Formats: sequence, structure tokens, C-alpha cells
Amino acid sequence: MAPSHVFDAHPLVQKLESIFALADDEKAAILSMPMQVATLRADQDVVRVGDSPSRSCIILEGMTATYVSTSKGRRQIVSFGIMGDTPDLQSLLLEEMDNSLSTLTPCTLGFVQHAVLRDVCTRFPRIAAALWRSTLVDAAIFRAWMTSIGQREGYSRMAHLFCELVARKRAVGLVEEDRCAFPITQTELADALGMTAVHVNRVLQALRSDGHIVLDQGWLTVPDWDRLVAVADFDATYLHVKENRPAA
Amino acid sequence: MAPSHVFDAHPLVQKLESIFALADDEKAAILSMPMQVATLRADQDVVRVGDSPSRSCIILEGMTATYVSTSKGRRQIVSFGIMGDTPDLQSLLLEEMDNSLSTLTPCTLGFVQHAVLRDVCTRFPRIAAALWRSTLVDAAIFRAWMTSIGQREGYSRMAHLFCELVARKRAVGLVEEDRCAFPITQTELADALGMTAVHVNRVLQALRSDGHIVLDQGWLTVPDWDRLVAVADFDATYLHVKENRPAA
DNA sequence: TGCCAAGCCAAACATATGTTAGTGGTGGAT
DNA sequence: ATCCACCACTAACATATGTTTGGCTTGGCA
Repeated sequence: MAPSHVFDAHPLVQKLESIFALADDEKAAILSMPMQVATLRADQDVVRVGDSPSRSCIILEGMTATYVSTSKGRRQIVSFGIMGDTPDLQSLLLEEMDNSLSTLTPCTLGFVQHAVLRDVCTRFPRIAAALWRSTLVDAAIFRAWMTSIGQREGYSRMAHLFCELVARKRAVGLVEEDRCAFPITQTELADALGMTAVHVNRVLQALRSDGHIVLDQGWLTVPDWDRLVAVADFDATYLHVKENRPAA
Repeated sequence: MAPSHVFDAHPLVQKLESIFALADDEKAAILSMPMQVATLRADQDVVRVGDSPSRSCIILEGMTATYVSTSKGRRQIVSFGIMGDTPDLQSLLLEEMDNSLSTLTPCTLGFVQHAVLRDVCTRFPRIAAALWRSTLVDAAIFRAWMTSIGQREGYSRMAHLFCELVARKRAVGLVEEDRCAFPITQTELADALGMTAVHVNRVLQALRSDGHIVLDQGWLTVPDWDRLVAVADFDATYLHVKENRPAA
């Protein structure tokens, strides 16, 4: 068998290894799963409310949004997906989608049949456990968003979201120094934060003029991480990752 | 082996059977798990943020609240637990609690050691799958709350919560006709809905005077289910239960 | 019996946020 | 080259909701 490091390029291996070390046969099993890679434009639905998909996807590149629509035409973005995330893994066990998934940017996604996933899970219970765990982290993020939307005013609510995204991107190597891509429009930010685009703009100006963030041309930079963390009341433990401090 | 119906009294069996039928040996395995039953008064913490419990609980009787506290002293109740729920099952896979759990009413809880749960899960993968699935339903409820808090005004937001609780209680046989126990104070309601107690009171009066609910002495009755569903914009599919209509 | 905390309720006032209605810039499509 | 969407941004105004304060009732407890 090849040395294990040759497997490490697979995004799902990286994802699960961030939870606990995988044995070589476990990595091999993941690597051998047939995965259909697809490239999507921005703003394309991947799955919709009511669908019963027979496969789930992993984000190889780009950013996605999971959202729920209200009968009054409003929508709540309930999560952002970044590289390595499996934003519709729940459909493996829940028959009918109660939310929709769409691309925020051009994306490349890897689709794996549920039958394949189920087979791997029964043969390698530790992989099943790691996947289960990743859905529990998703749930923890939902709780954090709910707390932010329910209890924090716009200013710290938005700061909290910035902290979370930077922390998550940092965990998968998508942050250089104090800077990362931030391809989210103000309208999308509004749908995620439970406020209007107008108010998002207001709060954004305030965060900018207070020197907490620089957001320009789709790039976010955080001049002083600790200060942003303070105004956001951000505590990264809910993300359940090992390292969350910026690299020294 | 005894006929299967003798097992059905166990609340965890009931819970998992609502997902799919269990084989007799699976039921027997659940029944044989050592479970420590404890009775708690109202307003007692079961686990707290930062804890790393070595066991999880199932609610045998009473009602619980899971909550997250903000550094500014505010708290968001992120879920209510009713009979059959496993409100801290996540601690089986996530080392550190990112939320607290406390009793809303006097409760009787059954505690099962994680080691025992892990053993049963490896011996009976279908039980593991059912438990995983139940945590995914919890996550779906988080999404629904987030959507309500973020996008619905107080009136329909509160109506939505009433609908959800009645639907969930109905699914476990805790609703008679159009009436069920509702032991939640207005302050707790406020913490769950992301609004103040004063506003909860205002909205409650409005819902009452519009004839959508009767809430008195800890009992909730819904005179016209379909009308409440309409104002709440409630769609029960996110609960992922089989039956959600009132019994004829 | 009386006290006290908890819960429900309400009025008056304050404000964070929503709504409406624009402007100007930019990049892709034809 | 010219549109035409989309996006960022802003001002003026409207309102849902928060804050403060206090009264009333009830039930447990000394």
C-alpha cells in the first residue's frame, strides 16, 4: 500500500483527519469512492426544498449558501459552506430536504452517491462517526447563529460572523496573514444576519470606520483580530477545531 | 425471547421506532443499557458550557431548555426538550459542551454512559444511524428557529413556536384534542424567541384576542389548528415525523 | 397570618432596524 | 459601443421592538 501522505489531497480525507487520524485502509476507502466532480456557476441551486437527493456533495472549491425561504418571500441563509464542507450530508439520513443549497460563487463540487457513503460507513464505523461528528459541528454553528441573531445587535452580530468565517477559513488554510477572500454580497449578508441590506451597509460602514475590518473588492482583512473578537463576543470553541489562533 | 411489545415502554425504543422499526435484538440491546434515572427540580442545570460529560440523558418526563449565554448576560434558548428527546447526545462525539442544559419543570431524566452508547452503536449500526438521524432532526429544528428569529416578526414567530411544540408533543402523545401542557414562562419564551418579556406579553395578548390560542394556567389550547398554522407559516416537514395532523 | 419572590400585565417612552426611493459605478451581454 | 443588471451606498422617514417602571396576583414559606 502506498504511504499515507499520497491520500491526503482528497478534501474529505482532510476534513475527517481534522477530527482524528485515519488508518490507511480508511483513507483508501474514501479515496476509492466514485465521486462525480461538477463545476457550477454562481447562484445555481444544487438541491431545493422538497427534493430527495440520492447523493451528497463536498465542496472542493468556492462558497455555498444553505437557505430557507419564507412564504412571504423572505429568505434566511442558515449557513455558508467553504472548501471541505458537506452542506447537504443530512440528506443521507433525512428523506426530504427542508432547506435549499445554492452556490454563492462559481464552485466545483464532488458528488458521492448515498449508496456508496452508506457502504463505506458500514465497513468503516470510524468514518461514520467522523461524518456524524461533522454534522454535529454544523448544528453547533446553527446554535451560534441563532444566538447571534436573537441576542446581539447588528454591530456585534456582523462582527461575529466575520470572526467565524475567518476562523473556519483559517482552519482549512484559506487565510493568509490577516486576509481572506470574502465573496459575499451585502444582500446575502443581510439574509444571513436577519437584517436588511440597508442596515448591513450602515453597520459595515461603522465597522470600517472603527477600524475593525477592511472589506474591499471581495477581500476581507482584519487588522486586529483580538479587537474584532472582543466586539463580536466570539468564542471559537463551538467550532470544535484544534487550532483557531492566527499562525504566529 | 419475549414478544417485542414488552420492550416498547422504553422511551428510547419509542423514539427510535418513530424513525424505523427495530429488530428484537436491537430493542433488547437498548433495554439492557444501564440507565441511571434521576429526578430533578425545576431550573437545575444538567450540564454547563465547558463541561465534558461522560454520559448523555434522555428525557423521561418534564421539559428542558438548551441555552447559550452571551457575555453581556443575555441568553438564547436554542431548543426545548420534551419526553423522548436526547438534548445532550452531541456530547457523545463533541468533547466540550458549547451550550448548557437545564430543566424548565421538574424532570425525570435517564442517564446512559457514553461507553455504553458507543458499545451499542458499534454492535448495532442501525441504532447508531437512528441516533445520528435524531441529531439531524435537532439541527433541522435549529434551522427553523433561525429562520423564524431572523425573518418573522414577533406575531408569527411566536405562533410558529406554538405550532412546533404542539406538533412535537402530538408526535409523542402529549396532546389531547387541541390541548397540551405548556409550562413555559413568558421570560423563557422571550429568551427562546429572541425578544423581551414585555414584547412577548404584548404579542401574546394579540394572539389571544385574535382567538388563535388560549394560554392559561400552564395549558395551551389551539381552537383552530389550520388558522394558527396559517399565521405561523408553519410547515411541519422539517420535523421529519410521519404523522403530524391532529388525530381525527 | 403575613411576607416575599415569581410571574403576568401594562403604560410611556427610546431606539435599533425596516422601508422606500433614489444615486452612481461596474462588468457582462448583445 | 451601448445597454442593462447588479452591487454598493445614502437620505428621509416609519415602525417593530427594547427599556424602564410599576401594579397586581398567586403560591410557598416562616
